[in-house]
Amino acid sequence: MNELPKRFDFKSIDQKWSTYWEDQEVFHARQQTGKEPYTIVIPPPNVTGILHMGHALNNTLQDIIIRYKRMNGFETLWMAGTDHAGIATQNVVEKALAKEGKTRDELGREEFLNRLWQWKQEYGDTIIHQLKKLGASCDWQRARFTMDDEYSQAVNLTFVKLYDKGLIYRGQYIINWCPRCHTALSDEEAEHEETQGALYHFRYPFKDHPDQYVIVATTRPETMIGDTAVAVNPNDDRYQKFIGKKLVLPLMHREIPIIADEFVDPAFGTGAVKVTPAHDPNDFEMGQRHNLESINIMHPDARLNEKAGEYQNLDRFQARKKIVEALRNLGLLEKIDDHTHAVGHCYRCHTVVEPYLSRQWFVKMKPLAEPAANAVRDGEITFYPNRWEKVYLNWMDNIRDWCISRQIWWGHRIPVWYDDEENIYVALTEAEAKQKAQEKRGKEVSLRQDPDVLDTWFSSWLWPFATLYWPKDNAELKYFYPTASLFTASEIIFFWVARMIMAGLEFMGEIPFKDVYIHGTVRDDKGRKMSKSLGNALDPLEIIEEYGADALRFSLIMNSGQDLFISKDKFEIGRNFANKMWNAARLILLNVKSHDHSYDLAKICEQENLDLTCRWIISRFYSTLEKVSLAIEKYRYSEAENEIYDFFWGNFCDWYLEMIKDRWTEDVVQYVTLHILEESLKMIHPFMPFVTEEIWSIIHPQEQAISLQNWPVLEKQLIDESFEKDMTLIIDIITAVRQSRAQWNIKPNEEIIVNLATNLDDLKSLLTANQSILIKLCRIKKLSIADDLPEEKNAAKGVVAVVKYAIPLTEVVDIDAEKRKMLKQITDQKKAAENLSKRLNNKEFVKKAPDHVVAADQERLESLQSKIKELEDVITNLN
RNA sequence: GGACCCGUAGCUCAGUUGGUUAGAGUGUUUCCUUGACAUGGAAAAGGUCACAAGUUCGAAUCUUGUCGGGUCCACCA
Repeated sequence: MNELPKRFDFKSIDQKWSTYWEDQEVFHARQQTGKEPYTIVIPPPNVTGILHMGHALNNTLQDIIIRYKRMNGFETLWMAGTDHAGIATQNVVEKALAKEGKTRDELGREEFLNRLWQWKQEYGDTIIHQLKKLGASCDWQRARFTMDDEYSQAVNLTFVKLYDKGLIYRGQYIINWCPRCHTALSDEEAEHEETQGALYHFRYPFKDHPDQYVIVATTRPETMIGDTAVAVNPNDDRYQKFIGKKLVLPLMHREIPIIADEFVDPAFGTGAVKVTPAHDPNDFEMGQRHNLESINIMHPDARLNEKAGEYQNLDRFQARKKIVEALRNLGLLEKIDDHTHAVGHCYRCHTVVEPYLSRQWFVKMKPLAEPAANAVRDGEITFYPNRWEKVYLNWMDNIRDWCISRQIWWGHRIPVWYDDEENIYVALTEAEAKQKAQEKRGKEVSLRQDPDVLDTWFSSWLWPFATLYWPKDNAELKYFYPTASLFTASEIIFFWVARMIMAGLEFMGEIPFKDVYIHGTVRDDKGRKMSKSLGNALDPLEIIEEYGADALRFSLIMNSGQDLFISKDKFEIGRNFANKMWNAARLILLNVKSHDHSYDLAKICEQENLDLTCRWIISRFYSTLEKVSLAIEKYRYSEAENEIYDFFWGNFCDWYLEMIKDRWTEDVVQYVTLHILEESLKMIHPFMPFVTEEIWSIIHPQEQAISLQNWPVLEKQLIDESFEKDMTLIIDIITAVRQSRAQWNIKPNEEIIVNLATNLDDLKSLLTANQSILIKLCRIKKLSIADDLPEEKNAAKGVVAVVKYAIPLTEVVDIDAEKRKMLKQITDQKKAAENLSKRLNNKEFVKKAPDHVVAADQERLESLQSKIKELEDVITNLN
């Protein structure tokens, strides 16, 4: 056996195995008959992305289950790829251009797109390389990009289909406008934040009585330039008499009417609202109801336009100041109140978004949302943890139409063409549009394509099937779709998860995945979100460099119950555990001389002479394996890791390897030890792929990689609790002796005697021969042999049990304490039984309560009664 | 305004249907270590399970309320 280094040297090993896996195409999925597919699609990271802790967590979770399923004989496909991330990517390239002193308009559309593709070519795969470092077992050969040709065709097709179905329409509405990105945003892309602002109260004079006025309140004074009415509630006594009267809009000197609308809340502000149909969604609706003019007062960059007169070309916030000043000078400023309210910000550049009237394309969501909501309601799709279903359903039930056009260049161009009469042709290609135009117009006309592109998410929502070359009818699509599970953060539920479900049902007629696992957010140790701008982000690549990929993965999962609070030292756990495995393997390989696999574990276990130590570790391994498998299936990863950690470190290393340390000459010991190590490696492999692969390759240089080995078969018959109980008892006693050695003056030789015990019979006879130790043990557990012994707390566990075993050997034990305890239990449980039967005899209760409640009560009563009997029997025997 | 989550050891968290003496890791203190591992081993200290009331023979666990921390949704100008 080769000499292994003292410490696990992850640096050389991580790289070695990533390369190996890729070269050997270990993760490449192929359609196979007789094998069940298991598919996951990666949440495609943005091409602008660099790996952060959120990615590390997200992809580790996926990798664990995909490796687990692969080892369990599934044909696993983990679809890889990246998202073109429209606005984000365009922003990055625009910034680079700005450094050269250029703008995209100067460059022109075509040249700008060339620059974007160039950028994508150069940097777009950065994150994919980083994911490989993490050990993510994606099918990299299949990696897709949302702007691949086939993918783009799929996007166009869905647009056409939805349009033909009447689910896509174009119209003038108030949308969220980002003045910095110069584009419309969907409601989800506008992030609302509580902001400390002001509520300005202005006086709008009456036309006929310039000395009298109505006071209106607003948070955005500059919008008054576009006011076309003032609205009051029709039932508001204060204002009823003014309805229909005219006011004069200050500064603009425009006549505006006072209208009545139910929308107005008399209790808020002054009860009178200035109405700006072009710059507020509610005002827009009121404008529609009352046929008001909509006056757009802003340029796309939020400077005021020519409608603003002397305020023209001022930025909205500068204009705000000036207008307030002007009104103050006119004596029309009533007051300014402090006011906190939610203000929308662009989710990409964090600029305050402007409600802006413009013509955009929308998807009608209600018809799509209904089946998607039902899929979750009916349990076809399950969220883990379950509480997210409520969040999802709440959104689905209150869904609003989706604004899908973006005024940027990077993305899928909207497949719509217009002719000189503004007729609309929706088609898959320009040629098809031309043909349609020809038919309609009876002559050839020149067409121009809609300049806008589609929302990034309008392509991402097709990800689970467009990556498999939908709409092409192909066998792989049938084989790998629908996918099994989806892993993502809660922020993406509305953007992506919900819409994928809609798209899956609409275009494939089938849900895109069965399980949705929502993981927590990675935060720093103070609970703040990790972000570059805050400077509190831990870089996963640095952690990999310093602690190893396995350590990063293991530690992240260990902390992944809800939100994760991560600081650097957290990664020591994973590093130390990897090192522990390494050194356990080192010890074993130093001592195991032969790799004799002719043994059969089941047969060995049947042999009577297999000692408790070996039998125990075998049983412990398989009960751990069972728990770990179950935990993975239920997406309870941190639980699985805890089981692994306890078993491997707490049982296998701390006890088992210590107990067999003088028995390496025994063939059976060698076999059992190596076997448990190998099976443990397989069990741990999904969590820590690199160390396990390395150790495995040292043990089996000729065999194929552990990534391709089968998950250990659960030998249920080898799980035997009685062995685990016996060993637990021995461990408890040994621990008790150690813990109390000072207090009860346990001599070194006595401790050695106890340590020698490797099975219960041993221990009993050892204690029989050395009754002084037994007496000390009794003392530790307060089972006093003399009344004057002090009662100590924190006595070790388990000693009471050995005392029970030892009862025939000695008279020292006070069994009265045991008896008293049992007697109390009996009275308690009798009382419980009495109450239960009272309730069951109550006809009212039996009638009213649901059947299962009554049944449960009955069952409990029976179990109580049998327990009481059992206890009474024990007591009789004691007497 | 609506919905959801969390308060357990100094810190980070387990505690799966209520059931013996509430557990880990980390930090602190003590001792050990010379062929698996100081990224190690053995041990000590440290908790009225946020608070209050209720249900129960029995509550960290179930119910209600209070306080504290967090998240998401919502058109209050």
